[in-house]
Amino acid sequence: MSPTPARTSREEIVAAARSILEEDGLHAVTMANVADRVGVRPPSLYKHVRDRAALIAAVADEAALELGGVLQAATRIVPGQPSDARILRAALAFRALAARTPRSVSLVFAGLGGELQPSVETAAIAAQPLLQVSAELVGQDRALVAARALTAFCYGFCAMEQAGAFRFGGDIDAAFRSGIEALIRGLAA
Amino acid sequence: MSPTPARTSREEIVAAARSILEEDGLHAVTMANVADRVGVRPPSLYKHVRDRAALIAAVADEAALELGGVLQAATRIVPGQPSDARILRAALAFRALAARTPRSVSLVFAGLGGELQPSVETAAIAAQPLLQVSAELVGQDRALVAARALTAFCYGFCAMEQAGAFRFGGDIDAAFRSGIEALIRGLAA
DNA sequence: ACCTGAACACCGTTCAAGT
DNA sequence: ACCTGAACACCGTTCAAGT
Repeated sequence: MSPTPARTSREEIVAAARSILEEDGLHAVTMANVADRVGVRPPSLYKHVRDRAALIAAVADEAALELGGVLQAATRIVPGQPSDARILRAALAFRALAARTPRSVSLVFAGLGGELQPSVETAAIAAQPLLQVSAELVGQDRALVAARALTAFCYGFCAMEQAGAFRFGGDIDAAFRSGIEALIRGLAA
Repeated sequence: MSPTPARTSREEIVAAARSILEEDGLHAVTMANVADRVGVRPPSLYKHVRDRAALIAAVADEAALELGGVLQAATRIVPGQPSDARILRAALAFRALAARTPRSVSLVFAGLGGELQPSVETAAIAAQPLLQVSAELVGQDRALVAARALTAFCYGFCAMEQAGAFRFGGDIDAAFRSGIEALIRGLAA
C-alpha cells in the first residue's frame, strides 16, 4: 500500500545500464539515458541506486558473475578430459564471452578508469573455476600463480583485440590459441 | 609578428593532459583542467587541438612512443645474453613502466572505452623491439604470434594489477615472473 | 514511498568579438 | 593569429513539492 508504487526497480535499472554499456559504450551510460530506458526521470534513479559509480559497479558485479558461470560450465569435468584440455576450453569460453559482451568484460578487470570493480565476493566466485582446474594442472601451491597468469593472458588478449590493438594482420584466432597453449605448456613444465 | 603571440602550444597542452591523467585519472582530463594548467581559457585549446578525443589520442600516442623506447632499451643486445633473457628483461621493463605511469599504459592498449588508440605508425614503432627479439626466440614466421602473446600477458597482468584485481593475497612480483617465464618457456618449446 | 520539476555546479564545444 | 566571454546543450546530483 505505498502512496506511489515503484515504477521501476534496481534490477531493471542495472539491466538497462548494462545493455546501454554494450550497445554504446560507458560514456553513454548516463543517468538520463538509463532513466529514459526504464521510463522514469533521472532523479528517480537515486531511490534505487546510490549514484552513477555504484550503478556501474553493480554492472561490473553482474558481468563478473556471468563470467564465473561461463568458466564454471567450461571447466566442468567430462570423463577422460585432462586438465590442460579443460583449461583450454575455459580460455576459449572466456574469449567467446569477451566477443559477445566486450565492454562488460573490460569493466570486470580494468574497472575502466581504475576505481570501479566487482566486490571481492563476486570476484572470488568468478575466479573459483579457473583456480580449481589450475590446481589440478600444477598443484595446489602453484594454483594461484597459474590462474593469475591464465587470466592475465586471456583478459589482456581480449582487451587488446576489442580495442583494435592487433593491427599488423595475421590470424587472431590462431594467435590466441597458440598463445594460450604455449602458456599452458610452460606452466605444466 | 602575429597580432597576439601563442600563449601556449600543442606540446604543452598534451603534456598537461598527460600529467593530469596520471595524477587524477582520465575523468579529470577535462578541457577546463587542462586549460587551467597551461594558463589559458578552455576555448583557446581548440586552436591547438581538434577536440578532447584528439587530445587524448595524442596522449596515447606519446605514451606508446615512451613504451617503445623502454622496450628498445631493455632488448638491446648485450654480449652473451640469450633471447629468452632479453624477453624477460623487456617484460620486467614493461611492468616497471606500467607501475610508474599506469594510466598511460592502459590508454595505449585498451583505449579506455574502446575508441581512442595511438596511430598505426606509433604502434608499429612501439611493437618493433618485442617483434625482433621474438623472431630470435621462435623464428620469423612465428614472431608475430609470440609477440602478441607476450604483450597480452604483460598488459593484462599490469592492467589487472593496477585495477586492484589481484585480491587473494600472494606475491604479485613472483606471480608476474613465474607467469612470463612459463610463457617464454612454452613459446620456445 | 516513490516520482517529479526546478535548480546547481559542472561538462564540451561554438562563435562573435577583441587585440 | 590567437585569446576571450558569452552562450548552448548537455552532464550528475540535490531537494522541496507533489501523489
